[in-house]
Amino acid sequence: MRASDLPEVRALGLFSSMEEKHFDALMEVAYLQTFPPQLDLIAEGDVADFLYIVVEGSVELFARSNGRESTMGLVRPVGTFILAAVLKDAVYLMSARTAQRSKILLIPSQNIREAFQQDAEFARAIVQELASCYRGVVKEHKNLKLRTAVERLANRLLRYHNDQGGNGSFELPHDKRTLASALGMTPENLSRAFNTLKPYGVEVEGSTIRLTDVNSMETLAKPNPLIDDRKT
Amino acid sequence: MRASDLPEVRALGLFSSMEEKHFDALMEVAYLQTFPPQLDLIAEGDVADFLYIVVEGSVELFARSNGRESTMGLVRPVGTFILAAVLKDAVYLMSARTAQRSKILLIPSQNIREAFQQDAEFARAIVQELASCYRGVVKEHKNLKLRTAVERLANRLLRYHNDQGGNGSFELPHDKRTLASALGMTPENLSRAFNTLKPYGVEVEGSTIRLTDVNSMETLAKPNPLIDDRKT
DNA sequence: CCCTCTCCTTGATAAATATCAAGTCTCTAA
DNA sequence: TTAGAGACTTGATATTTATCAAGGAGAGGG
Repeated sequence: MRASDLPEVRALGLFSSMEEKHFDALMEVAYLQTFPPQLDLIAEGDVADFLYIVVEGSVELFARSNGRESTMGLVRPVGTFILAAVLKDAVYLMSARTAQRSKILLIPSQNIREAFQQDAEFARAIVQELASCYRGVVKEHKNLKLRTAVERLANRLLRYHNDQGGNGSFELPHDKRTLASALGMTPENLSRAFNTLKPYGVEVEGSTIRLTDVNSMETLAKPNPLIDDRKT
Repeated sequence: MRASDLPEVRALGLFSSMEEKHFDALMEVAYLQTFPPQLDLIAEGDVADFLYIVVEGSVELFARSNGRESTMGLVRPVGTFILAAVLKDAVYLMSARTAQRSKILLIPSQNIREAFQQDAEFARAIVQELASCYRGVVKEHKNLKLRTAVERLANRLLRYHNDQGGNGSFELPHDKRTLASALGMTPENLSRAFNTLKPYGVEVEGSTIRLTDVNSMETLAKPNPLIDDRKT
């Protein structure tokens, strides 16, 4: 597989400033594979043999304990997952399965760690990516500890709405079961939370959501850049 | 201030493999200060001017939104906090206040970022530290999403018990109000959770806890290395 | 076209957790 | 020594969330 096959991978923050030869070397040993939906990719507790990069489709990160299961995150193109485990040469803390048919790039952990040593720009990019991931989980954690279920849903809807152009209508990027788990609630409760939001201009039709009164939604949701901004 | 003043800082994972001259340069520009209890050190939203290292005492990390407040973590010697914000040159996502009278080392963010460029060993250590922090929050997040309040308390007690020698008795390292918030519950509920654990051999006397039946506690708590282990 | 499956919704109920209001206890300081 | 403050506890109640059970709607396959 050639680097030129995957310009979007090369453009990833992680790789964009990397020296050509190091990037090529990484791609040399990488695997690009297509997986069917609902396929388990990794299981928590496994040793981190590969860094995963979602090129097409989407991947659900989840965790289990005590017979319970919860969605920890959703990775869409082009995004990486389990970078921390790879860098620490430790076991995965989360499991991952494809949500849709997905094209995924696997890079052996060992090579990632070598590239980190050899390429200072890559090292810097790794740190930036890792710091972003860290801040992402902190925000997720704040979201869960500081907001009620309805507030979490409202803010999530506002985010999706914004991501998809903010023109009053958008599609949920995954099924409601998964959304419920990601928001830390049951599917039944998600249904009820949608009903609670009806007076605030939220219209649900399958996976299409219409927001007819964004102002009133924002009054309720009180979005907070230190929780909701993807960038900072 | 001389490096030799703070052997425990030098011994920190972050600095132990750093070149002497780079470490000295960092210490040259660092401030070592002592703060009284309950003093606000940083506020979420502020720009990250310094990396903080707790040398003595303890620091509570917390976050606010919507009039609510929640403890996000507790840093004891010798530990760092808000490394990610420093590396990204971004605003803090959490606030911090001293829990006790504390001695704290402040290193200007700019110097940390420079040292990262100049010292490959330091860069590697930063990545390890950051990856550990990331995994710490992920575990905290799993803890909150996959366990009930009583289970969280039980596991926390087992951890403290273990940390302090595992001889059947230990001290809570902070007041119960803070513990409650850290575990994601109200103080009232923490009280009740302690009562729920009484039949499992948990005896509370102020901040002294006695575990008279660790087996039965472990049966209830079902500790999970992928949530509870500090190391991995 | 209809069956069946899955996903989602709804209603009824139960469990977990939060809130409000006293109370108790302990520590400190006058 | 005692008053007061702060931290914790307890009880009563409200709210939030989960669970259980059932039904409906839509998609895909025969």
